[in-house]
Amino acid sequence: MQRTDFSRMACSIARTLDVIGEPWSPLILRDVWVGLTRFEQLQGDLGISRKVLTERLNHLVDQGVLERRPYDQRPRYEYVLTEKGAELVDLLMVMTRWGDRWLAGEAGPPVLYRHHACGEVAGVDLRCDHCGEPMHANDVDPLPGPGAAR
Amino acid sequence: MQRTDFSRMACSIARTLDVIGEPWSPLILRDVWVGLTRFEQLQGDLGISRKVLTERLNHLVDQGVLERRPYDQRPRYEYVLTEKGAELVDLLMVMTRWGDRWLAGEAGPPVLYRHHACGEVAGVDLRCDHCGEPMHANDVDPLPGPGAAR
DNA sequence: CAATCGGGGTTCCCTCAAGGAACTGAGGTT
DNA sequence: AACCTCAGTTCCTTGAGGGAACCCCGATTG
Repeated sequence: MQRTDFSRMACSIARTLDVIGEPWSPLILRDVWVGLTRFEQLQGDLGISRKVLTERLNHLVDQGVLERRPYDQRPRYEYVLTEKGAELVDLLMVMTRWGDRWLAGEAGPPVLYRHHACGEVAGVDLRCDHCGEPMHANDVDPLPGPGAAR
Repeated sequence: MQRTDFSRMACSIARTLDVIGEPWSPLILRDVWVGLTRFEQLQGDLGISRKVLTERLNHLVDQGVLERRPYDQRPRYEYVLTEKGAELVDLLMVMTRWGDRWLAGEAGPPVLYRHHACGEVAGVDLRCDHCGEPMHANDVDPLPGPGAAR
């Protein structure tokens, strides 16, 4: 956890960071999403300290992003995405797109996505859920909402 | 900086985290986006340690996400988003949407966005840039790309 | 022209989280 | 009985975040 607590801020970005803003958390979600769901798999793939992995997994479970469930008679557990967690993966896809565009360099993107609906390798695009036109940072003005700080 | 260096990983998520994954960085970008562009403004609004703010601003400038420029004859500077940085704000919009949905609670979203194209308060939607259909975590399969690790 | 002010940082110390390696415990297998 | 695997836990060291004080520079004020 960051030393400063972001969860009380009247800002959805800050609150989201309180859930997945700690180091490793997004990478853990990515791994769980692609099927690396067990403690040993995660630890081996990421090279993360076992102590920190335990802390992150507990926090993600507490936040309702992952669910811990047994997969054997023996005390063996795997972590799976909840609906709340799956929607966070959308965020990872947008993060991926930015990294592909600005950081991948010559070699190109390390991972591609095939879209089920059309069967093509494709990228994600941000659109307005009202009019369907592209919606980016420069296409909007922020205004105070109902949950704004007093 | 996180203790482990993510920038060498063959993963656009990890590389992106290396740019904005440190505590406070996304909140700094948000503030700059809404017009809080000066050191004192950022420090006051966020309540961040001046030391850490300096480190973060330097890192974001080094990464080409922010540009530092004088706004006076006196040694006064402001930080503005580059194109690379503005595209990161797209990521923040998606983060906001998730936080609004899962963490805002009774009070509702703290901030709303008015879309220039249609003039309405609207949210952002993820679509396939090939077929235009919705594109979420469960609608795609990841496959190795050209920049995949050997 | 000394004193003050405000913006933009630097320096210092303290605490706590990340890294890393060793250890534990429960339940199988040989 | 000895050993193996998975899933953690414990302990120590290092270094990043928090916080307060300090510094530099140019402009304004008495």
